[in-house]
Amino acid sequence: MISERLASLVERAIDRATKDGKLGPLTGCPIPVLVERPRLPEHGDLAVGTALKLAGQAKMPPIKIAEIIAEYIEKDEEAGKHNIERLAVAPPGFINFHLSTGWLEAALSNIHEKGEKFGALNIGEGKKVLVEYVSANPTGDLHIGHGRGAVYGSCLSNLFAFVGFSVEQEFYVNDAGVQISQLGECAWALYQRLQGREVPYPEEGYPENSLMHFLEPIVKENGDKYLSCDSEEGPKKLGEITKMTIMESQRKLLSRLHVNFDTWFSETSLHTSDAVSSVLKEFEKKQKSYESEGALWLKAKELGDERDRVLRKSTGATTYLANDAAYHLDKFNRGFDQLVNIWGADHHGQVPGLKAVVKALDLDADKLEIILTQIVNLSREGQMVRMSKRAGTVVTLEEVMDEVGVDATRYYLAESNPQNPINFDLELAKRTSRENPAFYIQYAHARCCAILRRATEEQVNQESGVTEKPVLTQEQLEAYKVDYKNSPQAFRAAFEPGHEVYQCQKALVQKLDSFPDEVKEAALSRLPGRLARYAYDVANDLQKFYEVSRVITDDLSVTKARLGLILATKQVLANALKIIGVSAPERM
RNA sequence: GCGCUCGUAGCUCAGUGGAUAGAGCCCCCGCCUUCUAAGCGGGUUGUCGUUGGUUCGAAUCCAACCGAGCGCGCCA
Repeated sequence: MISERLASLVERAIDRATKDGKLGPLTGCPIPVLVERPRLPEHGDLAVGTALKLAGQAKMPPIKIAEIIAEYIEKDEEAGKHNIERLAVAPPGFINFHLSTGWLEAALSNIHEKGEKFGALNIGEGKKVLVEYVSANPTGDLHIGHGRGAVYGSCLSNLFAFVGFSVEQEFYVNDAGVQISQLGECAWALYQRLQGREVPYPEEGYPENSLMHFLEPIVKENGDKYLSCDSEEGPKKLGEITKMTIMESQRKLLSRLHVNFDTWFSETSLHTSDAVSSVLKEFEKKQKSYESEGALWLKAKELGDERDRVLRKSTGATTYLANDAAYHLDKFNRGFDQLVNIWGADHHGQVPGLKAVVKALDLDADKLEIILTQIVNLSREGQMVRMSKRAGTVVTLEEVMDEVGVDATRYYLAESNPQNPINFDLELAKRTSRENPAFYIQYAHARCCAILRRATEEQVNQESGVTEKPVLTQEQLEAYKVDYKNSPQAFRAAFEPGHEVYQCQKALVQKLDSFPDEVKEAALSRLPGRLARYAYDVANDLQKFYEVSRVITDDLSVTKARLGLILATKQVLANALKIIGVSAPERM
């Protein structure tokens, strides 16, 4: 990477300067050199502010330090005219660099060499990570909030895989306890009603209109098969069937959103396998629990929680926390190096409890990372869409996907920082213009494809009707691709230093070249959405280049070089979009 | 009341202690005989919630306050 090459160049210069005793008491470069992109063009293509940071330790004015570093850089062979056109020291102590073509050529060649692996890293070192997300109750439709968790979790999983982790994605199915028995009561009532029986609907139940569409097909398929059931058997049977129906609809919908789980972990299985009772014994053995007022409590307060928590109620039933303890013990036992839970922010009160559980079981709490996603407000033309679960006016995830499409849904949910609440504008997401970043990025990718088609396919002139021969054969293009990988000089003809186009080209290549860095930042900060914005920037830089420069020209070596630039751009856009889970269309 | 998250342009948001705080939307003005105008260029927009502190330097770090959302059950 260009910025890495520059950083080591600067570090080397500082090392040499200190050896010569030119930088006061400093011996070597005490801090990593950060390379930045200046905003103003007169500040060059890249800049380094290290002299400012060294001022304190070197006990010298920053501008003086910068001048000395610059002197030593100029003595370095790699800083020759081929790589760095010129450098300048600017107050208060920046060193600004204007790039020549050498590093740019190498950067493009590197992209071609790595291909779809360009940007992939090995910071995961093959470690096993489990990402648990969505984990919605099987008691109704998924809504946009679930969609956010789903998209975020899936993007994060893609990103983890891209940086070298072995990723497993899991959906925890809350298929035990009250909510399921309540689902059974509601389903049983609706089932009977659909058969013409006048029965009351459970008052505290789920809204009728949120369940009706699941019951209708069930009735169609089973007819009056269960009508003879009694009031105990009926809810049980219908609850089970409805649960399976809902889970299947959730699975299908998520798959349509390109969210696919490796495992669906059933809460019920924790009970049937005695995992819950055995984790309670474990707490007892480790003296982390006690009985009081007929209930079993976890000594959570001494483990960092604000108070102790109930594990088993006086009724004998275990709490959600106890079940979660069994679940997370199971996760740890499956040998993961890292556990990531993605929860809705309304569950943040549970975080200390679960952390306490992990500590109580003498497990490594640092391995468990809980990421909270804030709410999604739906709006239409700036008007908030009010949602009420009670009134049944919830807009489902499926409705949003139907309306704005899978790609736009994914883009908008992926782009933001999960800890910020977002406003999802349905009208904006539907638009097919620059206002809609999802389309803008896809358009840039399609445009690259259009140029490549133009180069190798014959064109029919719209006006004359004459068929024009392509400038290249497919075979030639394939041969070029080999050259792009092996000889960076192939790109030289693309660059015209001094020309206005050169500014656009430098910006584009530098942007492409920084992809691995963006990937690293995104992975470390758990913000895959950064790559969505990155892709937008790449698209923007491409459009600017496209606007001022033709790719296909009469000069074959220029055409070859510029096609290589277009291919590299297409590759980087595709790599970024793949992590976000948005398609990269060949034409639009 | 306590805890968590957040507060940047009219709106949606970037911004890893450094140069004059940036994008997009909105509004106005230009640009299609040439590889996709679903595009490009230009113009207007700020007490970075407030007040202090640390620093050569703070939107960024610290404290207090103000404001918003969420959470504080033997619910799940």
